[in-house]
Amino acid sequence: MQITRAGEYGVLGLLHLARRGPARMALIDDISRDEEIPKSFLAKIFQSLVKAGVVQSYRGTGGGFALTRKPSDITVLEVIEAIEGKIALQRCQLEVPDCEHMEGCALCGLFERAQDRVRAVFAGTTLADLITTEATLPAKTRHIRKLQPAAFK
Amino acid sequence: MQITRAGEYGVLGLLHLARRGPARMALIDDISRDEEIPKSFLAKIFQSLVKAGVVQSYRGTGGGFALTRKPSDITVLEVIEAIEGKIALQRCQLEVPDCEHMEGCALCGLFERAQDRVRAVFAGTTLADLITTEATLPAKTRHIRKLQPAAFK
DNA sequence: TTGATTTAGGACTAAGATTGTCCTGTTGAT
DNA sequence: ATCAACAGGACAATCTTAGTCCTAAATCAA
Repeated sequence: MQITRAGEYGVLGLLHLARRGPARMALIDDISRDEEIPKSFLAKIFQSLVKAGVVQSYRGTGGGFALTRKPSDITVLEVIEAIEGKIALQRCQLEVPDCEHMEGCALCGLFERAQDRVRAVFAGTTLADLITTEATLPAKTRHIRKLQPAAFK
Repeated sequence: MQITRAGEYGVLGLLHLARRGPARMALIDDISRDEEIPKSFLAKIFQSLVKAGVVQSYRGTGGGFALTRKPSDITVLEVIEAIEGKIALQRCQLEVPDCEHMEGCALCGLFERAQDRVRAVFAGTTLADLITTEATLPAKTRHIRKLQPAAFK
């Protein structure tokens, strides 16, 4: 399963929240504008993140979304799998395997090993890690367009 | 990019050829029957493998396909990428990158690392390796349904 | 040389996934 | 009550996957 835009947008949205510092809220509207992600699509994605317990939502005036944990406690794997379901490099590896072959076949085993590597990379990277990396990149090449998103009103 | 059936079928088809031993030919018809792969789809897949130089085709009566190299010299990466194009875990990593962000962003870098791991796993596994692994699996769980494909006529 | 066999290649199609949009709730603050 | 903001479902456009089908080209054999 390829990492889709949904997963990518989810990570970008959370990075936006993480950059705001602890317990700061952001509106879907603001995140969507600053990160250039279609608003209604991002709203849908954040629903998954709320269900997964990565962010908490607050409705009504003064509401928005906030991280439930420190950025250093949120892995990219968790975020992506909350949005896309378990990463599966091939149909053998789906939660409900779609494979005519018996378990344990040589090719399925290979796919499994490759997939484990991918998951390990994502499991070993937190939102905080990404932010640290960003800081070491030349400004023009950063993923983030606005380092100072509009202040919480 | 997820490994599609085309890639999977390609590897299975080549494994079939590899199991026949050196310089033994097989017809699309036979491979397709023995491996339970739709014939016209497999034919299309093998066209890519011919172009990539992994197999050679012979037309006419007594024709078919044969490997151009030893199974131990053909990696799974080569096969899959011949069929599907370069493995790209995300649109940032496509041959023609489809990504609004500048090069070198933290998230794209992460995707690249994950992708490199996948490619390394596939690059480190040859058709011969898969056949060796098969032999260590209990017979009922093998990918292969017929260890003795119809003899070359 | 005629015909049977086998791959080559392009056009086409059905089904499913992705990437959204839109509308109607529901919740909370003032 | 009313406004602000998220929740959730239905819907739709586009793209990808997973094929099919048909005609052509190459090869061999009678």
